[in-house]
Amino acid sequence: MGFSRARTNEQKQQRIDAVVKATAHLYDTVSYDDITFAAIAKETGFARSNLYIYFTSKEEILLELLIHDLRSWSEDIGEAFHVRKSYTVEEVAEGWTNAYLKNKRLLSLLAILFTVLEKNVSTEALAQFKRKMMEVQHRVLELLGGLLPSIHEEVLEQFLINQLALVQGLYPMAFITERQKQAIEESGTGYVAPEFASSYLNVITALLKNLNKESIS
Amino acid sequence: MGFSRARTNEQKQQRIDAVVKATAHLYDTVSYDDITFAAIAKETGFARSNLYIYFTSKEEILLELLIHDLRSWSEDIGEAFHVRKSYTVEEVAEGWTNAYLKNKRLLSLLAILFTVLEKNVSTEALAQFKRKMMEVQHRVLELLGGLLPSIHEEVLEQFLINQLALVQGLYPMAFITERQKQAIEESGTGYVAPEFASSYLNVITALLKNLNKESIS
Amino acid sequence: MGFSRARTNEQKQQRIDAVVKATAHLYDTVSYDDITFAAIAKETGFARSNLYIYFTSKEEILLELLIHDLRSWSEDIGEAFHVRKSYTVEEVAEGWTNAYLKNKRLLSLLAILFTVLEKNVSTEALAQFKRKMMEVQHRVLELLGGLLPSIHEEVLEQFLINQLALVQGLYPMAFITERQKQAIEESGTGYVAPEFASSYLNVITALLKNLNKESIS
Amino acid sequence: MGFSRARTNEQKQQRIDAVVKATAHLYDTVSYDDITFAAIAKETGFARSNLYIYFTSKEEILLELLIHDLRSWSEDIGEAFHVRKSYTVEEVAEGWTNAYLKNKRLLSLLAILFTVLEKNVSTEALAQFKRKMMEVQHRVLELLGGLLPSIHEEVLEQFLINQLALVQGLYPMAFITERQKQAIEESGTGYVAPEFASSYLNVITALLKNLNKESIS
DNA sequence: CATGAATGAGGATTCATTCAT
DNA sequence: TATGAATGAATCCTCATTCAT
Repeated sequence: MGFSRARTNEQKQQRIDAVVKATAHLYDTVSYDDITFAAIAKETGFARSNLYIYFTSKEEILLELLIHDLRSWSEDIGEAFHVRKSYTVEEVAEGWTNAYLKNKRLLSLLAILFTVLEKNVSTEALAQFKRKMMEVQHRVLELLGGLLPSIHEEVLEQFLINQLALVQGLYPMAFITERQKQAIEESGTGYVAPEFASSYLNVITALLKNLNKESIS
Repeated sequence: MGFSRARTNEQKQQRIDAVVKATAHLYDTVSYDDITFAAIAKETGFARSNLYIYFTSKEEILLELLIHDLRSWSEDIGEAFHVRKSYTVEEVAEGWTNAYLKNKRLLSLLAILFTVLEKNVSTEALAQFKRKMMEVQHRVLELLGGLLPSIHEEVLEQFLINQLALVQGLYPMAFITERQKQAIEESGTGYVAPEFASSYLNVITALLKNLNKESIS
Repeated sequence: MGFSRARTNEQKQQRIDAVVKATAHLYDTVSYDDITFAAIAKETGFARSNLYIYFTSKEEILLELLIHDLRSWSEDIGEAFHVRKSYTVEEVAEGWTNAYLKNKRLLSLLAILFTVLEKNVSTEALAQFKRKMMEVQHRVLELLGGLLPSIHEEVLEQFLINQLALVQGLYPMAFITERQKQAIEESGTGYVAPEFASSYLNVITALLKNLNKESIS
Repeated sequence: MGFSRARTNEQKQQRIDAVVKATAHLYDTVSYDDITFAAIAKETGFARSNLYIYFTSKEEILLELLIHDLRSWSEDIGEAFHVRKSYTVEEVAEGWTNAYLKNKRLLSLLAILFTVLEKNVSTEALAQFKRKMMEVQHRVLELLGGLLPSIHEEVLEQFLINQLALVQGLYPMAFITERQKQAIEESGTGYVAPEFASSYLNVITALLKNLNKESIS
């Protein structure tokens, strides 16, 4: 019983990956508060104290997972569009939306990114996270520039931020738990939770069309 | 020493108000995790166990606070516009944005409403919260209908939801802590956090203009 | 299973006494590092978390125990001398020494009082301890003044402090563990640990005689 | 990166010295409980596990440091007196006291020697420590015999032990922390901590004078 | 000899919650 | 209703120590 030591950097990375993977599994199955170092240790088979060598809080691990999902999402976007082709605004909006739908966990992590995850993390870890996140953003920005060559880069950056805000806020309103559904039912208010895909698509289509006008004028 | 009994309903409401007020003060001064029943009890002067008579989790209290702030916000919107007058889309957007800026705590509570607050709450409490929230929404919807008489009510509802999603996501991106600022600095990425007022104004102006077209067509 | 609540102040004092008593037992049987809140909880039958209502560190409890032993010692001194009688310096020294020998645990607590116990204690708790300790000292000083009426009070105070220093340092040199004895044996140095009673008696006799001269001159 | 192997005994001694020196620095700057193998490893640059080759507990290291300081102290005593000259009791007492004042860390280590340091040490390490300590004592005893030729050696030995006890007990009463000062203040008892130099000087002067009489009679 | 990953154990502390009065 | 002692569970965190390389 017990793990052999991770001597090389490669092995060290394997340990980190194992921890992130285990945390991902936990994230998909249990509630946020039940993701603890104890649970992660159990899931990985590591000793709890051993985790402290690699991470100092669960939020740090989840940021790592977020980066992973973010890269997967950016790849999906890349694959959704061909470089040579030219696309209408509606087509861009649809491909974009689909990439999110393929990465549901990314959506739910983004929803707590700025309010929860970034709170219990050291400044250094946060800085490194920001670096990795900006890398992905740059890649996506380039891609978007290729799709919408008529729009200024700064305007596209602004769009990226706005849609990110929208995604963060819309996700938890759209994907609600059974208990939330029941509460709505019991409230008798007739409230209907928004449908993520159509709402998101709607808004970003409006935003993208607006960009065109901004850039022209 | 000690509190006299709350016999009447009125006294009971006074107790509830005292608890909410104390929690509001805590919310403004300490971090979310440091808002505990122990801290609230200390702040109010009540015994910890006594709080269980009125609330069963701190999230329940915070939902109550959210409702309070929501009403204050809706009143601010009401005061921002005169019923008789007619307003341009830009004027509506600006008044709307200002009402949010007057209620910063509401913004920060909305930012965790669906991801954090609604999680640790009984279905009954949640249902009641939904009822109160919808009351406010109806009032605001009526008001908005008066301002933009040409738009269908359903479209306005959709707008309300979309801007709520935007607000939730934008707030924590715009209002960041010192540590977050420092991390961004250290990351050397040149990332600049969005400015809430202008970003929000920008997007909802686009959305409102779009509504016009939708309704016309 | 479980304790009934300590409602009155008297019951509260009973709880405190129970904790101190259990800690005393532990102190007599296990090593200092093995006196933990967990061990005390086990010994008393209380829940560990319940101890935090009464004390916040084991040092606080041990200070309480020290006070208890100090009072017992001062009573022993009181009983050793009759008020009416007059005593020679040698008789005073002997009675004084015997009172210490009757309170071995006091000796061992004094030996760590300033180096260990006073370290991990809140300022408030320490202040209260000082108050209680000075109470005992005053009583003892009065008693000593009755025995040696020719000596100035300030000189007696000085004596009290000097003998306390001596007692603290001498005790751990005289009462040594089996392992310490064995190490001395193995060292082959022929070192002989001092015998507490005779060494202490010797020194304070010299000090007391010196006091006489100081006061005369 | 990393340390080259210590093959020869000389290199081994260098390692030991480095560890002792690092521990000395720690002892002067942080609290006793914060002196851990982890901290020492960090201070030296060694790997934690490497320390186990040379020492098995921090107390062992501190005993080594104590020996070092003890030798420094004995040298200071040697330099304070000329062999040929004859000294009064008062002069001896003063030189003796000054040697302690020059070696404050020795004082603080002596204060925990028998109560703390000797506890968590193997019998062998303790035996070796005793041997080294007795070496110093012999040197000092010889020196003292030269200064006070009229006193029997056994009586001088007794004096050495008594003053050692006094030093151990007096030091922590005289040199108190800020928190202890504050607690005394808050206690309102008017207690005044003894002044080390004068108190120590006073007592050993009395003891030395008494020795004269003992030996004469 | 030197390393540092891995372990296990334990201690401090706090929280939500109950319950007798 | 109001109290606060009492509980149990859980978390965080660090330390000494081992062991394969």
